[in-house]
Amino acid sequence: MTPERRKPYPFDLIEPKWQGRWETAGTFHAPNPGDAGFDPSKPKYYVLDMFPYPSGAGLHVGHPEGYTATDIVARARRMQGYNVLHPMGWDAFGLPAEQHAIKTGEHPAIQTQRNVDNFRRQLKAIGFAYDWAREVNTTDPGYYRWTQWIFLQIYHSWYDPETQRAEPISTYTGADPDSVRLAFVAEVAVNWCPDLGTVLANEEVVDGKSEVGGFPVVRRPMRQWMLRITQYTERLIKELDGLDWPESIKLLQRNWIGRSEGAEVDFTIAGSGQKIPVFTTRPDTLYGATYMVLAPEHPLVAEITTPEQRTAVDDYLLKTGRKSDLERTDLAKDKSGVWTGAYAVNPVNNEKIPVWIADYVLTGYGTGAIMAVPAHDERDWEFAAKFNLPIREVVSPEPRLGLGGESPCSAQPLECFGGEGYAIHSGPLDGLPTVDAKAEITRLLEKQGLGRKTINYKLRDWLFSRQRYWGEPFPVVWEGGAHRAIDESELPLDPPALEDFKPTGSGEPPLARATDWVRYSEAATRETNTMPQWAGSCWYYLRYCDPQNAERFISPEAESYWMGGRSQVSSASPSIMESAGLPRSSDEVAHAELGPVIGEEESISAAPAGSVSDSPQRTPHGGVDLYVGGTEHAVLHLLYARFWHKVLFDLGHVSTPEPFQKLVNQGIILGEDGQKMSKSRGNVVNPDDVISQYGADAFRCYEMFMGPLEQMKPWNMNGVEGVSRFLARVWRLAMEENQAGEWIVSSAVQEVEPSSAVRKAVHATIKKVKHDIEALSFNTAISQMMILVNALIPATPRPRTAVRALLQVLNPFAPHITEELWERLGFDSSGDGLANEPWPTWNEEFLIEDEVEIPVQVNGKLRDKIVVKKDAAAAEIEQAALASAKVQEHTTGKTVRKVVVVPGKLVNIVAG
RNA sequence: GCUCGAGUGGUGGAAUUGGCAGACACGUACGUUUGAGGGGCGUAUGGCGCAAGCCGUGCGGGUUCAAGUCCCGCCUCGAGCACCA
Repeated sequence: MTPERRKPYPFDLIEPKWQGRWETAGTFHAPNPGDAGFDPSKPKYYVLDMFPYPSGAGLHVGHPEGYTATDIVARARRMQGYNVLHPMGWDAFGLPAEQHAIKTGEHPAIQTQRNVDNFRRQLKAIGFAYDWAREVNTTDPGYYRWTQWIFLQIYHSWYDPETQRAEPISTYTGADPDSVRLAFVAEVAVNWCPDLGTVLANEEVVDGKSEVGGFPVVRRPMRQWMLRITQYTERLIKELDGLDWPESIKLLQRNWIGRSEGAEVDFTIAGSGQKIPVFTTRPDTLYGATYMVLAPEHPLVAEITTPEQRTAVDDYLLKTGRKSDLERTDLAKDKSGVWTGAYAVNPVNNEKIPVWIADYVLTGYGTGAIMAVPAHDERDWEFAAKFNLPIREVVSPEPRLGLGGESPCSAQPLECFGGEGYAIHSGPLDGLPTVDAKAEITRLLEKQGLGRKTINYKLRDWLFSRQRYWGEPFPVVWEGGAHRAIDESELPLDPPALEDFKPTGSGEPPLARATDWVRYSEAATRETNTMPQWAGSCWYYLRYCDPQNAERFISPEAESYWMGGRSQVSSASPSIMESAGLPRSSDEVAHAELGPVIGEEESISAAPAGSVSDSPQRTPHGGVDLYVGGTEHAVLHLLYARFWHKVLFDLGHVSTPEPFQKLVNQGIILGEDGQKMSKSRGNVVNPDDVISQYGADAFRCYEMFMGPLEQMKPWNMNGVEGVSRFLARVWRLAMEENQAGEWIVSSAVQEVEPSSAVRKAVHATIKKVKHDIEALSFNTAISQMMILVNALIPATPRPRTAVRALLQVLNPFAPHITEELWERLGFDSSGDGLANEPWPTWNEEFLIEDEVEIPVQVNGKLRDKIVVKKDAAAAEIEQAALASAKVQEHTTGKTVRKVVVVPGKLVNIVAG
């Protein structure tokens, strides 16, 4: 015996062997339509992982959780007769590489390459069935060339309110096209992070700190590139409906977009006549407005402030201006504000109400001004209480009579009522339920030109420029204060070579240091900002479909096949470009059902009659069929990518309005201590260690056996051990050691008919594993296979057909050991491995027992079990149940009042 | 504060949607194997009880022949949003 611990089976030899074979044979390469080896008779299935940022730390066990799940689905679908697209790549632009470059002076590309190589090595060691020929890297010129190209499409477009879609800017007939482009430059108050030396999108700021690094973020007006995502708010909300996504993620997106219906009401400043519109979702409470509040940054503050109040107002502005976003939200409980000295006139009753400024009113939402109705809004209530402002009740929770009339209510309500009810003290609205009061007052205001129905959104335009080196340069130059796009033929626009990657600190991007690069011509200079990291990930799923294409970001044929909802037969390229009509209806997408594609292969004990083999179905919708990744991108990547996709759809470059049809979030994996894994806690588990100790198959199976994919769960090495024991039992099912200590095929495996119990277990397993994979319930699939193995171990001789079926269904989970046994047992007649075998079929007949054991309850308590024929009549079952000695024991002295018989399930006798 | 989601043995988790709670594993105990074991095989393992039996899915009510599952009210934990007018 070797001094070191013996391996339960030689995974250290067989895993590299099969990984090498798959690579040389190109087993998992998916040809495109038109390529050699492409089979047009099969339907497509696109399984996508969220590609990783290749960090220096390498893979941790969280990454492969989702990757293993998609790998199992991809392998199973392949066996079930689909053309499967299952690619991997690298989201390689980003801050960590740049910060490393700043520290060491090493070019970010060098470090990135090193990290990518390490990630690729780690992923290959797990045995994933990726089509590595489709690998993409967002930092390759051949990739970011098209990121820049897509930016140009966005730049050259505008959102036509008539057609409700993006159109070429040439169709815009107004005077200033730059004012409507989907990519535009604006001087806005942005999130400036001094420590990172860059601006950040709203989505990248969490609690007033940068999402990356946790550095403080301040508001600062700067001139930046923006993308007009707000034009797509309605579609981004509405088109969520048809998606097979977790409701919680849809909700997160809806909340982030933050649609609210209401009205804009024009108040007038007394004296000056200056109009100030306010946004309210409760126009029905207009009669209860007792003061008005402007955001401190509101442009009219200076103009309306009276001389007497000037010092107080200036003081307040100074104080709030100094506050960071964090402080402003942190101090939310304590309201602050100051009176401007001005009065506004309420348009419905001409009442003069004071105008205050307060930082609880935000400049970025609505009109930056509100009417305050303290009786019916908590925040206004607090503010009014603090500054002693009048409170007037205009909504009653109950319909009340006799409280109408013009005269305002003088009694101060005791508490704030924010709910819906019935209007009171509100002139023409009196008595109306809130819903009707809203409609009525809006109608009245519109009639008099004093207000209008409005829909407001929290979503802001996407701040799209960063002051970084390691990102895509903008294909834009400046001349005479105006921007213009460079020509497509000048792409890719590479970033300049630099020695010093440090941010300049002033907000001037590092690219500005490359003076030669910046000079574009005598008169023009290049844009020196770069795109945010999200740019590359907005469309990588498209590039996978056609990664080498040097002519286009994706060919229409590849797009139509892998992403399209249409039949690939009618996908002649012109139809894409001529998509002048509205988005295609899903009816047009329907196509002929395909017949069974799988050959009626002998799978297990010969019984094709009644055997079940669901033939693959073409998905009725387009896009990625399954997308698995973490929740952290719910409002970042997933919103941005949908936006880009819709623009590309409008412009006719892609054929579906949504990119990801089905989305699943994997839960995070915690350390063994139940804490989040982190270097500082020292509880990080490295896949490399697990693989060298237990093998890749055990690693994969454990990741899936831990629990439901979507759940958060702690890592436990003992669990890996358990799964590894299971795989060792599978090995010994087929193999035994000879005198010399070599593994040889077990003599117990023989060409015999399985017993009906074994046959049932086999067929039940084939069925359950298939369904569980479809439901992404991998943990229960594995336990079913454990049950089968437990049933097979004591069966000697072991029927070859049973072992064969087990290897087939286990293959997607543990591909190496199953391939090896498949080969050693001589099942591999074709010579191209188990991965190319079809999924086995099962026979429902074998799942049904002649006799069933059913529980008998007395008053809901289990007392006995009886065995009856599977199709026994209810009366017969009742007889048998009542005849049971145990039942009689519990019913003596009582009368049987009722007997509930659920045939095949249970009997419950009610006695008392 | 608001909005979601979740609470089941010592542990991770099952339970075909109202029908035998605790599948499958981990751990533990005992037995067994050619000597050994971080190996293999077997048995047991929700709690209380010698037992018959009783009690058991966060807590309290309810519906039902029957509730982990449905309804009402709480508690705890997790996630997201957070002055969004």
